[in-house]
Amino acid sequence: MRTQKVDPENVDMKLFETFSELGYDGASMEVLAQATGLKKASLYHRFPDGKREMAQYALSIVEGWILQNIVSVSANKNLKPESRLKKVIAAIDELYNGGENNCLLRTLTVGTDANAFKEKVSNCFNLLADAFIDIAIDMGLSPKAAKQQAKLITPLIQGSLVLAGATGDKSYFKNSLAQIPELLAA
Amino acid sequence: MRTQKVDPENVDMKLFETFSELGYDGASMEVLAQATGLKKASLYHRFPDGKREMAQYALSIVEGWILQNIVSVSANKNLKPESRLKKVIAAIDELYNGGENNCLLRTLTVGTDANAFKEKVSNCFNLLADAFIDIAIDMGLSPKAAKQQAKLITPLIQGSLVLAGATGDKSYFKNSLAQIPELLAA
DNA sequence: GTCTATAGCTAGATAGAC
DNA sequence: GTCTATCTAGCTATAGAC
Repeated sequence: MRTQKVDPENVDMKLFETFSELGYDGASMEVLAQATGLKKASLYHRFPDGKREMAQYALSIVEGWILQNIVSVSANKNLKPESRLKKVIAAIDELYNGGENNCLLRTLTVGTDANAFKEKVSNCFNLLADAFIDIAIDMGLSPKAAKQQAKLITPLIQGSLVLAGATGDKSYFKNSLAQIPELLAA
Repeated sequence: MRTQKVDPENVDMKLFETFSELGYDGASMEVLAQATGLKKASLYHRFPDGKREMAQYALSIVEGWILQNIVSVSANKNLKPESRLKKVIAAIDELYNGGENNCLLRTLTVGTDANAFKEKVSNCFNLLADAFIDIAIDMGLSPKAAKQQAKLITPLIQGSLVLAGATGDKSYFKNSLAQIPELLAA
């Protein structure tokens, strides 16, 4: 067969999901092959540099998602900042499936090759924080206060996902999202 | 040699540290052996059920630490709630070394054997949340409000450690700790 | 209680047919 | 571009000397 057996977009999504759930060390090539529906050798054909490249690629998917669903929304001055905030929060809610999904940015911070991903992960977190700063300033906060609150919100989202996943209590996530507008109130 | 070559307490600490840093899958027996200074076979002598038992043991260390440094402090009605809160925050600051250390509770939530640790991890998080609820009520919050704020604080701590580790910016952790008293203000 | 040595397996990665 | 088959290295875990 000359054509791709598996829809590339679906492969991307499966890589993202598998690394998110199991982390870098936990996502073995065999698991990744089964998740994507491709054999190991086929994965190496698409990602010659192997597992590390697959994880980097999954990270770039996240980065693109952030740019499209967070950064571009936060920078859209045609909308009221309150509306932008609402859209951003809704997007985050959907990305993490109401608190059921792990965050790839977090899972890739732990493990044998964590250093290889640190730059991209750090950049993604900075994009998120900057987006909230942007919105917060437009909502009337001083730059300093905006920065301080954004540095609370991004951790809060991350941690609520940790707690929601660990305890099974998704209200950790839901409540944290609900608290964000208050944290940015002038 | 009949006696233990390595101080057991030091072995405990090294297991805790190694699992915290690398996670379950990332902490190989070889790495654990080098970290503790014991050979692999010696580790199996102390932990007959292998790596999973070692991680469970590390978790029980954390649980004990929480009971001693958080729960018992939060329940000490001889101290003003504000003083208890201060002590608890200081203890957390020290445990995570000002934001430099990963949290074992988090690292063990991801990986191939995450389910095996879920019960203990969940229990630890509940202990932490309950301790903050306890203090919050004594500070004057309604039980409902106390619960709500505690469900913000535990995630905030966790997430700030994720961000601090990922970005290298420890102010995420420091600022989050500093924000706790305000979050519990009546 | 610690060690050396090794079993048995799975990991990531590659060769080469189709 | 996908596959089967396989390599080597590393993994968890065990056996048995001291």
